[in-house]
Amino acid sequence: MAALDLFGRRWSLRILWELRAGPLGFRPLQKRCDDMSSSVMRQRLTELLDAQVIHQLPDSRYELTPLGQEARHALNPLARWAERWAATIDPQGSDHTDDQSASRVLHPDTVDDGTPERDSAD
Amino acid sequence: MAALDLFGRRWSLRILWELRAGPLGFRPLQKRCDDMSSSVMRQRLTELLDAQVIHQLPDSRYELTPLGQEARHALNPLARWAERWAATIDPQGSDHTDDQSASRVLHPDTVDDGTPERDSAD
DNA sequence: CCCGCCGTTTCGATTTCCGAAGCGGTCACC
DNA sequence: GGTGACCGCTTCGGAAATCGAAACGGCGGG
Repeated sequence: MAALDLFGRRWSLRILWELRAGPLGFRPLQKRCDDMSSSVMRQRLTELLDAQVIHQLPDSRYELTPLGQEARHALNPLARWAERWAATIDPQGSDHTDDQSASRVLHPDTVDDGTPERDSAD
Repeated sequence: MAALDLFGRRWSLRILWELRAGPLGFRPLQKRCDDMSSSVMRQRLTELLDAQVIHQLPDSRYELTPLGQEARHALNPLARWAERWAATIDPQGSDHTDDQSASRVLHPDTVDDGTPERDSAD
């Protein structure tokens, strides 16, 4: 349950997700996260640091701990579901003439990714 | 990505999770969700309704759609990870004399569940 | 020296969330 | 028929989270 609280915060999941490819510095990570505000960034980072999901390298970059890696892997099915979901509610762009049922939750700049990563350790 | 936004809101995941056992009415669901405020509840419900993750029965109860069920299943690995995680950062209560690294993210009333459910469709 | 990037902090403005009260409705019970 | 308990849902003022931009010192290159 506590995880639902930790990850139920605005950018936690996103940070976890963006760190999947490897360590990132503060500003680079910030840029990847839709340029979220640095204040919240630091806050989320601290929380994840506390939760031992990420840790900080000597060169001050942030990296997933083994525990964090597992969490990210645990996120894979959800990512897979998200693709199916997107395809279901927004088949090809649909006619947003009067119907915008889905657009409320689909931010145009967050529509991306397709789990192109190859995790052999999965 | 959009899913991270939809589920990155304060009670979305929790609602999805609490609906796993079957349809629930507004107030019962609210009670299950740590008595969250009804205003936010309605908001989340509307978002999930829009996303076609849940739908409303003729008796006005809320139920997971097939898509919602899949989402909930996709959440299983995360739930499993959460258990391991809890065990890692909070072995048995730890000594919070000067160290409180984990207590910041562990709400006492949200520590529960152990995926006792049986999902044959997994 | 200057410039660009870095990690991080601070602060005021905006958005979200909370919590309690209230609305109209149904149903059981007396 | 009145009363009380629950229901789905809305409204509203205050608290908390989030934003956005500015600023700080540090570091490396030109």
